[in-house]
Amino acid sequence: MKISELFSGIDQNDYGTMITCLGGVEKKYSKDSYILMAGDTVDYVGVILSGKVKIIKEDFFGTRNIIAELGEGDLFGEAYACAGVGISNETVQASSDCSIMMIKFKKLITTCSNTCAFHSALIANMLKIVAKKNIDMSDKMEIISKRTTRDKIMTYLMNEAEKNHSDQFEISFSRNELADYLCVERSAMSRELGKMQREGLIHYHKNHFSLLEAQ
Amino acid sequence: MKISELFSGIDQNDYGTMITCLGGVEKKYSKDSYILMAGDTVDYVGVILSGKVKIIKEDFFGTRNIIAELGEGDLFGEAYACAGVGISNETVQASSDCSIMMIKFKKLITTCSNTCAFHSALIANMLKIVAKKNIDMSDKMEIISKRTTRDKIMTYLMNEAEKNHSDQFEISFSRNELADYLCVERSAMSRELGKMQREGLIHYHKNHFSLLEAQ
DNA sequence: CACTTTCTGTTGCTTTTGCAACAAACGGAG
DNA sequence: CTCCGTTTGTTGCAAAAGCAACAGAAAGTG
Repeated sequence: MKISELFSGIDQNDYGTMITCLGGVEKKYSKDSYILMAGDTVDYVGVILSGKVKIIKEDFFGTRNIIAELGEGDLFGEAYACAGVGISNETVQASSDCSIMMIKFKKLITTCSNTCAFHSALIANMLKIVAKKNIDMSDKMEIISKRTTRDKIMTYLMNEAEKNHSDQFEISFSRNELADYLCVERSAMSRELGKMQREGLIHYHKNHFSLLEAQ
Repeated sequence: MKISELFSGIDQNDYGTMITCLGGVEKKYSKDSYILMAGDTVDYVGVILSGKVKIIKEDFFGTRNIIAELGEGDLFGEAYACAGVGISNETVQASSDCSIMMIKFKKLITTCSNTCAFHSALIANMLKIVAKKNIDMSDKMEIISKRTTRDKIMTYLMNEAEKNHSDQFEISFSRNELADYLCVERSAMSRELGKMQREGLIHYHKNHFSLLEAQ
């Protein structure tokens, strides 16, 4: 079992005490069942112990839009719980049979009377998780706020190059996923990638990309 | 002076003690000077006491891109500090003469030995601020991930209507700002708005908008 | 009030995009 | 190897978007 970042730095021997102290409840959901519906009150954080879940946002036309897919160790609901908003506008559905640990937010951030060692760690971890998501979103925002497909691709590739400290790197997205991530048409992206390669800007083969003509 | 959300719920009489305990340092910056450069290490949170600052992200072409403008009471650097990333890829520049309170992140989240009452409040506030930003970004992302100008406009307007619990409302953006927010061309947006009005989807006059033919 | 600057809407033109449909390449499963 | 589903690249076409330039309206400014 993959351990959630939420519990990092906490001694595994303390898990039992911790879960009890936090009043964590484990629930099972079968494939396709709803774990949380848009409009529901969220005063807890969900930790995925096993299985996968989809985060869904519904359009004003009623179109279901998959925002993200989360797996073992990932959290959901933290943003709503932490912000004190209380109401989610996202729906969470089980992509597979899964088990979820529900932890009341109040208990999570309130240092208890027994001064358990892990409370401050939990809080720091939570802060870190939320802040990281923040940075990730901000990075993605930089990309999709570009107005042309080419600029989106280029920004994405430059960021990847920087992450990898090299102008050659593998990307982990399939073409379809990449198009989704960049919020463009797959075919338009494909066309543009081809053009960029012909113009000598980039070179790629399968998932290996190189940025050419530095600068 | 507007009080930062970071200090909400804390007795003003405790401010002196708190700032001392946190080791907060007030610094003055003159207009256009740089407060933080992309690439700098960020182990502190900046609280704007007075004045305004711009958050800037630089393109791979070197184009400066203004992400946000912050004013009194706003924070910057929290995401990088909280995430433990340490290095900012954003630049912060003074839009006007301003004074900033710099607070070491370590001190902010570590409950001190004197068990000051405000420490836990600070942490909860920080978590709330970061989480809220998270939700805001996620909302904006929903909008700009739409592929056509019309869908972006429509999603934005529907969200505003929901926020205002009415299908009539005022928007706070100028047309220019709105176009920037939606990441589209101002002229294309204007054209599309006109079209939508002619088609009887919406009605607007200046900054007053109405959504017609409910659903 | 006259003058200037900013904001908003409009339009012609070119390029880009979305969409749909198809073909080639790939990757298992039997 | 063959068959079949999936992924990727390609293309024609219509619609949309970007760009640039201009004009009228609105909002300061002296």
